Amino acid sequence: MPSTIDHVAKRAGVSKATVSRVINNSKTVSSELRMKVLVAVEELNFVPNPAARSLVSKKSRIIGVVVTDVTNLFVSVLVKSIENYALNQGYNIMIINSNGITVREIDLLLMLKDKRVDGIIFLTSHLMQEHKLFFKASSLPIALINVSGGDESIIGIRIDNRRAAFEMTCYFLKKGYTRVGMIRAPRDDLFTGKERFSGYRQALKESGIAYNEQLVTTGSLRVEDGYRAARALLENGTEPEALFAACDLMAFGAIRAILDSGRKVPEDIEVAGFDDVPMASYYNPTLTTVHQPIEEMGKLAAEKLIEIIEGKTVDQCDIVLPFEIVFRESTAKTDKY
Amino acid sequence: MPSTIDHVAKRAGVSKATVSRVINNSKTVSSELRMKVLVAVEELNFVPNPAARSLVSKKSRIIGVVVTDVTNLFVSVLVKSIENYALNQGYNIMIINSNGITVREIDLLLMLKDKRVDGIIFLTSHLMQEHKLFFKASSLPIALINVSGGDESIIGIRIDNRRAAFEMTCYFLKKGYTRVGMIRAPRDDLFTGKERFSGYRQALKESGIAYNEQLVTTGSLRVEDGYRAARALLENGTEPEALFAACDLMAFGAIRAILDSGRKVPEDIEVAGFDDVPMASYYNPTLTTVHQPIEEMGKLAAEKLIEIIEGKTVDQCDIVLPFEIVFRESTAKTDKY
DNA sequence: ATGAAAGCGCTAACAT
DNA sequence: ATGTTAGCGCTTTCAT
Repeated sequence: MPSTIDHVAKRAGVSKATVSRVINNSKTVSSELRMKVLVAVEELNFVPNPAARSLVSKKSRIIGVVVTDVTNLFVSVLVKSIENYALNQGYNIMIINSNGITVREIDLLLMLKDKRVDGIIFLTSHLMQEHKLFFKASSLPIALINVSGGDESIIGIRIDNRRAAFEMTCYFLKKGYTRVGMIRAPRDDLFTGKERFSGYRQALKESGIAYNEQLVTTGSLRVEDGYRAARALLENGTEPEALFAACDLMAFGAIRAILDSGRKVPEDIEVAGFDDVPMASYYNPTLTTVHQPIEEMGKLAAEKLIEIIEGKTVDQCDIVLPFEIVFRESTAKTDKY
Repeated sequence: MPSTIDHVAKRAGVSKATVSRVINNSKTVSSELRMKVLVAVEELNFVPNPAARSLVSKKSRIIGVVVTDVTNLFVSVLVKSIENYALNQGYNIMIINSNGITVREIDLLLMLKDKRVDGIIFLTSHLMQEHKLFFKASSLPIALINVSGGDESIIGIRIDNRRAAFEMTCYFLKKGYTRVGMIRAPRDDLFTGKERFSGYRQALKESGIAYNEQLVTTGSLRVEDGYRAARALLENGTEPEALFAACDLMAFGAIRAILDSGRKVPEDIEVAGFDDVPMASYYNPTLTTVHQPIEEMGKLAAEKLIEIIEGKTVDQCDIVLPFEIVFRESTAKTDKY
């Protein structure tokens, strides 16, 4: 059995309160007693019981993290960054996968609240009324990644997805392509996915190219979804000259599908992704993509959330980070950038 | 403020003890009072405070999970599987990345113990004396993935790494190759990595081919390490005919390096990996690799660990799961398997 | 079957 | 500066 504060107090010949003061550095204790306590703590190998602490402090020092799917590289890089920062601040992380299903997301958010986490970092691609209701009702510190909270009290960390998709699409259009396809996120993805799609459409519009829904398919962000989506596009006779996938994993899947169809990338079809996961520069061909500062996003979310948890005033809530388009082999048909 | 058991008791007109009995189904309560309690619980939106529960029960219902690096696909698939099973059993998981550094691993294990987790799932590639000391001293339920615990009380989930590496290497040797290289795990990887390397050497030995250390390099399991390692091999003049990487990510990196050197895979050099991460069948070329039942491993680790936590007697502690070699394009130079 | 009460390990008023 | 004490919210004897 682990030793308790009582054991320490007894051993050091002081009261529990003094021990508490020493281990929390909460009030000045004479250096004589402090030493005695420290020695006793050492000898008994004392570590305060977090449950007892939580019970009185009403803080768990646990941050809940709800993500879509850790097996997505974007997500795991993000999670690692969050974990790293949080741990340094003395917080632990409780991770849950939602698979992006709204009802499940709500369930998980509620569950985390019931577990009395101090705050929640929530990676999602869309915000429904239900989410917002939860935020309001729970009054828990929340940091959103990829979407904007709207509310002033909610942290939002993201890039300008619309702009990024716009620029990526423009790149293809400037090359003179008229059949630029897109593998977009599911239709219920009402923020990130919608924004990216909207950037794509805007680019077409500004270039005076008619939107052709035959050139657009949907995938649930996994590599196999990209594969399926691309195959559908390849078989419907529209012969896209370029394909823009809403995330890198789908781009990898799409390239695989294109290769399997006997076509080449980028010679026959150029492909671009979104995220710039570590694998993007090691795939064959290396992938042109929108670089998101993933680690920075994770760190920032954790940092701001902890500030709120600890009652500091957070200057900026809705943070839009810069992105960058990284050109690699998958779009290197005619020109090197 | 969340309501407490006292509020519920007052509202239902019963004692706290009765409320406790109802919400825990611990003792029979007359259906009349039970209803009253349930109604009050509902009306007050009561959820028991986990800290208070932990304090008396000495159980946190939290499982600590120490992994090398979530951004490795093998790891994230594993983590997802663990999380999924644990959540269904009412356990939450606390994940930490060790980066495979022994001293850090020990620190993290100790930290989790201090957090009073109910048990630990530990993914590591080697077991040092320090680890074993911790296991013994902590007397915490432990499940090891990828290594064998040795001890009877410790769960070990893995495949026969040595045999798998042996078979993979034999495949190359049977093709008549004499210069089969290996990108092995770091030398301080004293179990998984050592076993895989040892399988490689055994295969050479049984085929009567001299071991050539010029054909072997080391990498820390990340894609960039595979890249670097392969480049080193390509530049030292040994001209390997085939390359066997200790994990899929390094195989991807190696392929990239081979391509960058102007050679082709599998035409000039065949490449095989280890793990069979989801990406393996979508890379270009698709990757021949040792298929590990990753999800099964995660589920099993969680399942067995929870059994131990809950005091059930676990029949089998050291579980060796079957593997399978999956042949794909990266080794399809001369024959299709 | 139900309730009263003790206590889990800690913090924070309040005394001294 | 230090100690005493009253909880935090729950489970669990022990009575009834």
